[in-house]
Amino acid sequence: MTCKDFEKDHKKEMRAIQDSMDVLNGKWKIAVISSICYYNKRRFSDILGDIDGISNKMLSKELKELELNKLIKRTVLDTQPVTVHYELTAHGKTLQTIINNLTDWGIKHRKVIIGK
Amino acid sequence: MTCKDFEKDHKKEMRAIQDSMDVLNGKWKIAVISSICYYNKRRFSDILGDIDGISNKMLSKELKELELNKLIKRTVLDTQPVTVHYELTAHGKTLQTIINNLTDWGIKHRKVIIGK
DNA sequence: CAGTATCCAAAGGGATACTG
DNA sequence: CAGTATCCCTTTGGATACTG
Repeated sequence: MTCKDFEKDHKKEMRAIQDSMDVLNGKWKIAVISSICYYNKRRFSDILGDIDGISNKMLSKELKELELNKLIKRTVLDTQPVTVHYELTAHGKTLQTIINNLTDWGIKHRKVIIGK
Repeated sequence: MTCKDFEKDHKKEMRAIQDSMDVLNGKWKIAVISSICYYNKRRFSDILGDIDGISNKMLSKELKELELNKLIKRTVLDTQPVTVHYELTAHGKTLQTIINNLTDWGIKHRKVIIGK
């Protein structure tokens, strides 16, 4: 295993990792991304239904943060009452690799912890 | 972009991702892993010095959790006073890919957010 | 429908002091 | 050296009710 130079590159690497973690943190963030990703476009109440246990307050908060981080795009349709849909941005879609890695590692990890 | 089936695979995938995130969460976890990784073997007080801002309470907590998750190995040496060193397990070393991905994505993300 | 606002309990985490 | 223990403030997030 090779690790990058702790003294020299460490600060930068650390900041980069922390940036990623900050974006992904929050109890429901990845669930929200997955929901929007699968359906391509998804409305507020639909996502609320997709994710088991999430409250409207939390969904609202997570969506705002994802939008601030330019991972999703929010579109208001001029209907009565208003309809809003969310979709992933191009940048949001680049998360796919990370999400897949996290999935694969999580499965392996569970096996290590539970044992065989 | 292809996304896995939301209805069918979603629960499993979600759990796997959450498992990974749980392991990596905590303000200092990745910093601790990086420190131990770079130096191969590292003592408590050394790690404390490596990571800017961490308290002994938090370091103690993070180390315990990492050990519970079998990512690091704790060895007590019979000296006076006691010496303890920490090293990554084989399982801990498999995190390298994820850490690299998080680093790369974090750098790209920063560029997207700051803009050009 | 798509959120906000409010209240409140639990968890996270910093500072400091202490122990074998 | 390698941690524990304590205090205490901040953040997180659930439940519920309300709004344009």
